[in-house]
Amino acid sequence: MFTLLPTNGEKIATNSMVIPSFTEENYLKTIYAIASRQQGEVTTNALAEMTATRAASVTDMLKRLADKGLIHYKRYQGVRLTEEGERLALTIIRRHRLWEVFLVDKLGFGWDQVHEMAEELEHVRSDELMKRLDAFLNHPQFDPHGDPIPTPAGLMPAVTYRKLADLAPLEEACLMGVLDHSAAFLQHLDACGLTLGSVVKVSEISPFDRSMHVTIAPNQALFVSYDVAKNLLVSR
Amino acid sequence: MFTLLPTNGEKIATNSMVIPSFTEENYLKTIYAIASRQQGEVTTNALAEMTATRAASVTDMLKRLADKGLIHYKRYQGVRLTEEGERLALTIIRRHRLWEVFLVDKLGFGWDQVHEMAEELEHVRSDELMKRLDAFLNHPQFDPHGDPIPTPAGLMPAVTYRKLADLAPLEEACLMGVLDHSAAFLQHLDACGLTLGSVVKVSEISPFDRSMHVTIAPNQALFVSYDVAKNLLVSR
DNA sequence: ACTTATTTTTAGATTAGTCTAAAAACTTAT
DNA sequence: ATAAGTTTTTAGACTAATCTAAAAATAAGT
Repeated sequence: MFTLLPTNGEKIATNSMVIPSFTEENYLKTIYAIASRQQGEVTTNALAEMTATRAASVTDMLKRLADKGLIHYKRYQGVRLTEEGERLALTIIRRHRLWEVFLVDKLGFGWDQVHEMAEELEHVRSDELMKRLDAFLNHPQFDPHGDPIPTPAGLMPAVTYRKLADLAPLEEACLMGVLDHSAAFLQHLDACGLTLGSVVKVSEISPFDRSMHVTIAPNQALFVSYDVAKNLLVSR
Repeated sequence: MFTLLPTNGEKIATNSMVIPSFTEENYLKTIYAIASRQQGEVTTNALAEMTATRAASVTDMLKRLADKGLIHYKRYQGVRLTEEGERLALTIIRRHRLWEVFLVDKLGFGWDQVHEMAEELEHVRSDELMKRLDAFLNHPQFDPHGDPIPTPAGLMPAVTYRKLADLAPLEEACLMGVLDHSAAFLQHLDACGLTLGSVVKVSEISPFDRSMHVTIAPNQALFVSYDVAKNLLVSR
């Protein structure tokens, strides 16, 4: 819980209660994001690209995070979050996603507008605030893009979705989330009338370009390109 | 609006659109706060005390703020906000106070709990967010402590309150705000049942220690020390 | 007015986070 | 297995924001 200075003068930092800086929080979150969509360790270059910095800067930061016990790091071997690091990463992701729900549900922003604001709001460090915001929003399970909201204890709920692109003709499913979070993609879905919660039924798949004919809700026909379908998550 | 680099290479920074750092925002806010309760320039030492830094650090920052055109500064002469600096300071104060209203009205925090959280939230830079939050809160004019909320354009509404301590016996007034924002003071008011909006009537003032006997709302008698009364603001 | 005290500024360091350029370690291909 | 290519790390430098210690400017006291 605390940093103790016993009589022999040796410093014992008992793991929890590390307070990461704004920047460290962003690295933790990014390490988690990369790790969650691949196998094995996260590479320095991947982090450099995601954080828009140079590999040398990443290496510096990885040393600092390793010193704080937030990542497992051996030089040239890539990086993996420790338990404490993952707990912290998920706390930040929880804050991000709860704020996104607030911005969309309460302030009426579009799901394509909230990412940047949530990137700032997620760094406000107050457990009590997040507890009350969570209650105010009626304990949402998913953010506006369908991503699950980690628990207060820092655990990511397991969700098992398929991609719309993987459905067979005549299959029916409910739109649950997106893989591409870009404003352009989200705005395209708005323009098509594709909203989370809609029930879609695949009527036909073109063998040439894998594009789909689907029907949504009350008999509305729609053409969905493979590029779109592979970025849409559906239930079961 | 933008920093232009004309053909001769001279750099022209057109004043508005200065983006202050997190730290610069805190200095601007603090300069405003000190200036608003005294005459003349704000001193280096006063700023050092308020920001919990050393005078030397303040001097460094003042040079930076002067370079950005946010303050008038001549060495050894103290400091005063420029128009742009004051507009920015009031933008930050507006954000702070709107978030305080949100925390109290929507999340149910006590008025003694919200300062620290608002200190972090005030640095989230989005005009559109503040516009929507303002509407969501029904365009409040005052924060939970009775302080006026600056306009979106960065102007501080004028309010003319008296101190409860300055009322004469038998005078009646409405509790509108506090001068002391400490949690201890606010909790003391809660314990006494003194809430903003209450109508108080002075029944008697002790000539010895200037303590007051007052009645609030429906015939509740109350003893108020001078120390408390001089930190309470009443209308008219 | 001149000495003393206070306030403010300069000078030189430090830390977090970043950079470029070069060296070192890993990977891959022949 | 060795050369060529890629990735990662080191080395050294920069900026913002801070510090301490010392110098300079202002203010106060007799």
